[in-house]
This record gives sequence, C-alpha cells and structure tokens, in this order.
Amino acid sequence: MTSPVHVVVDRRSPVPLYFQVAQQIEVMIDRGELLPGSRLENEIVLADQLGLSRPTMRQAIQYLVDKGLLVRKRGVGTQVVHGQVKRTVELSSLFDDLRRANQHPTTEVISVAVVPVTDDVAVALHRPPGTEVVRLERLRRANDEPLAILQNWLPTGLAELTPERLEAHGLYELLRAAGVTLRVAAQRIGARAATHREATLLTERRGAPLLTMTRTTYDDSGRAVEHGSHVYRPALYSFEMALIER
Amino acid sequence: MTSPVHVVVDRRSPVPLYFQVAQQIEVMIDRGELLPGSRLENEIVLADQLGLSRPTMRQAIQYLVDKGLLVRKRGVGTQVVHGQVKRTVELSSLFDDLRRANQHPTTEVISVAVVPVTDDVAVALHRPPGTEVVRLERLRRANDEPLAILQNWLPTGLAELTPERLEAHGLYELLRAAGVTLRVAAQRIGARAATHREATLLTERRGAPLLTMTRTTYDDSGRAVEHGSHVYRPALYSFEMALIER
DNA sequence: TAGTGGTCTAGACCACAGT
DNA sequence: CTGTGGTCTAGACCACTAC
Repeated sequence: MTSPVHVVVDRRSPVPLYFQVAQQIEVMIDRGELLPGSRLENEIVLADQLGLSRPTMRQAIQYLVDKGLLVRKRGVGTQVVHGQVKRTVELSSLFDDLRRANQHPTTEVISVAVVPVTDDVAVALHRPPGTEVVRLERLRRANDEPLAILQNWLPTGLAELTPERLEAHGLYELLRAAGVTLRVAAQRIGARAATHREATLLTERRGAPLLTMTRTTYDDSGRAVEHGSHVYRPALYSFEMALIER
Repeated sequence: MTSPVHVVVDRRSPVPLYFQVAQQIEVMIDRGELLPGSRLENEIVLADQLGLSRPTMRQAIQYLVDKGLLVRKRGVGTQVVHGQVKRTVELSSLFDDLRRANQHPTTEVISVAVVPVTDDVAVALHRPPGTEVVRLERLRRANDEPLAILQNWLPTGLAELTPERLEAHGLYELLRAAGVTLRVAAQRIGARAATHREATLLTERRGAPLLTMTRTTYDDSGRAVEHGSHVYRPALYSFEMALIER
C-alpha cells in the first residue's frame, strides 16, 4: 500500500544527493504521480533503493516536510499532504514572484537618492543616526495594473542601483548579482487605509484598505542589508505560506 | 574572538540532546549573553565541549538557524543574527499567542452549530459537498477590546466544542487535548474593507481596513482538520514572521 | 509483536572563505 | 595554507503506532 518513488541520483553532479532526491519527489507530487494521502516507502527501504545512507534519505524527506509537502508520523510512515500545497514564504522579491507567475511585472522608479536615515530606518538597519543610506521608491505594476508601492532603504555601496537597472530587475536580484547573500528576514504584515498619495498612485479611493509589509533582510554575516516598507492592493495581492509544526 | 557557550546537557532527560542545547543557546541570546554578531565556537569544538557528536551539535545549531536566530557561513562560522529576532509564525492559535503576551484574551462564542458545508469549505476541508461540519463563530477580545472575528469549520466528532470550553480555551488547545496532532497549515493573509456587521462587532467604521487570514490545518496523517476565516483589527494585530533562505 | 520514524554516534571527504 | 560549515556513510538503540 505504498507508492513507488522513481528517483535516480547522479553522484557526479555537484548538486547534493539529498537535494536531487527531494527535487525529484517534489516534481512527482506536482505532477500527481504521488497522490495526496499516499504513503511513501519507509526511509530504510528508500535509502536502499536509491543506494543512499539512511541519514541522507532522511535529509531529503525532512526538506520536503519543512516545505509542507509531506507529513510523517512515527510508527506509521510518511505521507503526501492533502490539498494543493502553498509554498512557504521564501526570501524572494515580489518582482521574481510575479515573473514566475507570468504576471508581467514592470517597475516605475519614482525616486532613488542618498539621504540621511530617519530614526526608524536607523533602528531597522542598525546604523547610527545620521548615516547616509540609499532610499528607493518604486511603483510595481502587474499586467499594467498598479499593484504596490515599494519603499526601500539600503546601506550605500552595496550594489549599483540605477533607475535603469531597477526597472529591468528585482531588488533582490540586483543584490544577489552584487554578491550579497540574503539569508534571514524579519517581516511584519498588516493593513491600513490608503493615504491620498497612495490612493492616487494605486488608482484606489482614499481610505481604501491596503495590505502592508515591512521587512528587514540580513545577509549571511547577520548584517542588515535592506529594509522595506511596502503597500499592496489587497484585491490583487495576498501572502501565502505554509506553517510547519516541528 | 568567539563567545563561550555555557550549556549543560542531561542525558537522563527524555528531552532530546539537540533540543536541550538549542533551548539553552536561545535563552542565552534572549538574555543578551550572546550578543548579535558574536561568533560561536565551531561545531567540532562545541560538540567536544558538550560531549556530543558533531551531527547532534549540528542539529541543535540548524534548529536555531531555521528559527532565524543564527546565521552560518562556510569558512567563517556561526553568528548571532543582528536585531531583535521575530519568531517564525508557528502553528499556534491567536488565543495562546495573546495569553503568552499577557494580553488577557477572552472569547465570546457567537454561534456553534452543525451545518452542511458550503462549497468553498468543502473544498478547503476536502469533504464531499453536503457533508455536515461544525461551524464556529467567535469574537476575540484582548484586554476587553474587540480584536478579531473568528469563523471556523471542522469535521464533526473531532473534539467536544461547547461554548463553555471555547470560552476558556483556544481552539487549537481543545484539538490537541482531544488527541489531534496539528502538523501543517496553508495560510493566506490579505486585507479588505469591513462589512457593516463586522464593523459593529469590532467597533470600527463600516469600510474600515481589516486584516484577513484564512488557514487550513492538517494533522499528522495529512488530513484537513480545521479551516478558518478570520478578520483582525489592524491597529491591534499584525503577523510577524522570520523568513529563512535554506 | 512488527514496523515506523526519532535520536545519536564516530568517523570521512569536500567546498569555500580568509590568510 | 588553515579553518569553517556542507555532505555523506554505516551502523546503533529507542519511542511510538497499529495490529
């Protein structure tokens, strides 16, 4: 009563074995080759079938459990979660997300400037008051429809942030291309009424409900590399995520 | 230039060793004994100091990395993240969260009834149309201030959901007490304007912005055990979470 | 009782960062 | 070059589930 898992690993590949396995199982779930509720073979058998050690096989399975695709129960086994799975929120930019969903994102750069930090941004970026930072304001459209107003602050000198580059790429893409490794972010999602200016930019009524997100992102040295304060039109955007009990 | 980690493990305890270590390091970070940016000893040394194997020590560290408290960089080491860390959203109920924050939550049960599922709930709970489910509607207050309207649907027979019990406990608490193990949830956060009825219950104006959350929760067999559709007053509540790049 | 995942050990080799 | 985390192995024992 278990579903067979067809996976082949390439030991010459630089891609870790556990990741090769996890990716292939994920593809099988996406394609419906592994149905919701179906049980996988146990770890030992799977490891044996693939010629891997049990810890490596466990790592692959745990990766998918953390992603919300599988559930495991001691004494029972590993099963595919029911229902269409929404992916955990990842450290991706809105631009990348929209492009992946074929939503044709475009960016209008409203302003790029080097300014002294305000107090709240100084706290968020852990910079002393008075430090100069880059301040961005962008209007993001999807399929030509205004979707969000994005305000961001970054330490100076991190990446070359020209209006041209910002219109062609997402901010995170530019940061990664500049050698910045984004690792951790602290994020808060809320709601509030649109100001007059926001309403105008987003073609909403003044006072219309907007979804808000503020986020501070840290690199792999634990340093704050970006702080953002964004507002979204709730009819066109919402946040989806998977929660996992560890 | 590394910070010493004072941890003792109790091998007679039923608590896993990696978890004992992770908890104690987390406490040290909370107390400021490990400062943001400070580097920990490397895995090998730490494992040696605590009398553990390296995999076990790695598991402890990885747990805290996944929680957003630490960052690691190959060739460099493990550091405490800068800034006050916001915890990852967990599979906890609003009631528990508020109680933990000493916000004195109270619950007014508006209705509890067994009803046939509507189409959207049938899809969410993966039940055939026409199935009977328990429908709850509750008004949650914090410090006597109306905070949220909570609508939930559950399969019948999961737990004893009387108004009395619901007023004294959170829904998740009652489910766990009934032997249900919550494992994974898919959640969507958005915003919209308050209806007349919502505005009245929440002492807001009609059309006021509200934060919305819909969530479907699955147990450790991967079956849907709860679907909720909640609205929150954004001035009093927002969602915080950590995002980790794996 | 049999089968499952959960934890733990003691090694090994590799890739990458900083010197 | 040295030191770090990343990956991988081949076992072991335990706790929980279901029958």
